[in-house]
Amino acid sequence: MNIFVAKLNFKTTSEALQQCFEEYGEVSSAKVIFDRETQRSKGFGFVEMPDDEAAEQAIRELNESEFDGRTIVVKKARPKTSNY
DNA sequence: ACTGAGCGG
Repeated sequence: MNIFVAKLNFKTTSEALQQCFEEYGEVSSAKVIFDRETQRSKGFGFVEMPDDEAAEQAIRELNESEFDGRTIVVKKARPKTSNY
């Protein structure tokens, strides 16, 4: 289950994001998107969880919840770039 | 250095 996390704190890192979701289930990978030029956070990231049940539960619990001082938005992620 | 909707290389 790919999870999309938005409105993150700009200081939030992938490690903190992963540890946040690990509280609700198994996390295979998690990363915050950083700008390729300035190396600064874009304010959103992605989390991948092998357990779909834990993933949906994590979405319910973490969506619109306070994380690192900011209210984050957690949704199901869309498939990657559709190159047509 | 800073910003605040939105989906990554």
